[in-house]
Formats: sequence, C-alpha cells, structure tokens
Amino acid sequence: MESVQKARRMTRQRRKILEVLRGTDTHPTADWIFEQVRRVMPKISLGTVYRNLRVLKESGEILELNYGSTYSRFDGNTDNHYHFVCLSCGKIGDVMLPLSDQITRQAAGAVDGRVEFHRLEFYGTCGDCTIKQ
Amino acid sequence: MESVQKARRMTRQRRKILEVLRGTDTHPTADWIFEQVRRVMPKISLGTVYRNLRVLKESGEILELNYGSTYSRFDGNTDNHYHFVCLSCGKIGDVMLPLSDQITRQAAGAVDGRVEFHRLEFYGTCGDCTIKQ
DNA sequence: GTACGTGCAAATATTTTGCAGCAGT
DNA sequence: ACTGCTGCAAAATATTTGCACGTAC
Repeated sequence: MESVQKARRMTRQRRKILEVLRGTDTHPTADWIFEQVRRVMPKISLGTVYRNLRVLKESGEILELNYGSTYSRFDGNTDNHYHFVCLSCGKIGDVMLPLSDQITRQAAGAVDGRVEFHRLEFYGTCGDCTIKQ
Repeated sequence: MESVQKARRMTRQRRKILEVLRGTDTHPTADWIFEQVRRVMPKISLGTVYRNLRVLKESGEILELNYGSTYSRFDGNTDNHYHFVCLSCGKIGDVMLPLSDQITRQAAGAVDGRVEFHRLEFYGTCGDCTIKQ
C-alpha cells in the first residue's frame, strides 16, 4: 500500500515552465504559461504544460489556485500567503499580511479531523477598477 | 451604464433545486443536484440546473465553492461561514467558528482597493479518513 | 540503456448556449 | 399577453490521456 516515489527529471520544458511561473506575480493560467513558454520552445504542447504543472504541484514547488473561476491559476510562490481577488476584473494579487498559525489552531478545535493548513482569500474591488467605476 | 434587474420567476424547477440544496449539508455538485431533482421531475435537463444555479448565485441565495477541484460545489447556507476540505476524500464540511470582521479590516490596510469580504478554508484529513489510514 | 517525458491528437469532463415551445405573473 | 424559463442537443472550455518517439540520468 506504500506509494512509490518516481524519479523526476528536470527537462528543458519543466525548467522553463518553472522559470516563467517564478518570474511573474500575476498568478497565470495554464494557457498563459503555455503562450510564454512557446515563445522560446515553439513546439511545446499544452498537454506538456498541464502534465508539468501537475508534477510541480505534487512536489510542492508551485501552488494551484481555483478562486471562483472555471479554470485554475498557478502560483510560483509557495511561502503560504494570502490572496486578494478583484470581483470586477478577476485579477489576483498577493496580500502582505503575516500568516496566522492561531487561525489553524482555532479551527483544530472546531473540526472532526486533523487540520494541516488554511487558505484565506479576500474579495473586493481592486484599485484600478475602483477608479474606472 | 446601469444594469437592469430582470424579473425572476419562481418556477417549479427553481424551487425544487433550492429545496434540494437547502435540505443537505453536503455541498453537492451540479450533477448530484440534477440527479436528486430528476427523481421527482424526470424531464428536467442539466442545462436548467446550471442556469438556475447561476441565477440563484447571482441573487445571493446560494454560494458557489471551487476548492481545488475541476468542478464547482454549491452551498445553500449563505450565512458567511468557513469550510474544511478533506485532502484525502474531498469531502467539504462546515466549520463552526465565529466569523471575524477583524480579518477583513486587517486586509483592508494591506490591499490597494476595497475589501468586501473574505473566505477562509481549512485543509487536512477528516475524522473518517484518519481512522482508515 | 532505462524509463520518464514529450508532441500530437483524440478523448473527457464540466459548463454554456441557440432555439422553439412552455408557463409564471 | 408578455417575457422569462424549459428541454434538447450541440457547442464551448478546460483538462487529461494513449501512443510512439525522444532524452535526462
């Protein structure tokens, strides 16, 4: 019943995907990452992007976010941090607020099971959209 | 530029979908709701379920949740409350913890824009799955 | 050399939509 | 009667997968 860990290879594609993700703070979609990588590797396929995003997520090198849309966004910053989602334009930003262990501990008492971590998202209207309104 | 509010009709289908959603605390998927409603309305279509879930969400009568899966789950309890997601079996439970306005206020100072509300999810292993391991 | 990874294309899965007739108000 | 809503089926979207070949180790 033990799950066997596969040997992972750092391919050119995987390295580039990780590089793109670490080089932005826009929390991009799989398709956006695909377009960026394609500029330097025109033959890469979207399937490869998805496969790598899954591998990278499983190994804890990136995070997958699904905040109220039909598609996933990815985050190359794995320090646990909070997000702010703009209800008007859909943009996702980072929130520079200290993580609270206390919140997780509080929940531990209110839940049947073991709480490992928490995720907190703020929703509202971002600065740009407030101006346009 | 004003968005005009449409008159909504409480059809048999819409009423039943809402009833199903309010009658469970399992945070079901659109498909599960479809199967339940189908037992009493065999001719209802999945498209109608999706259309109604959207209308009900827009009018604030239900919540849509997307917690790390490829599909949405829905919640008939709109008192803002927190959720606990089991990483092992995917089950979503409610967390009976008092909502914290303080958290939203704290974020307001750390974000460029207007923060309206927050969502907090806890992740871990639920009681059932802890036993099985 | 081995076996994991890739590109391609087809398959899935979930959600949305056009349309003609139905039904709530 | 007016206009929103339904069922049906097809379309759109996002993601996954089978396969034969390629490549990191």
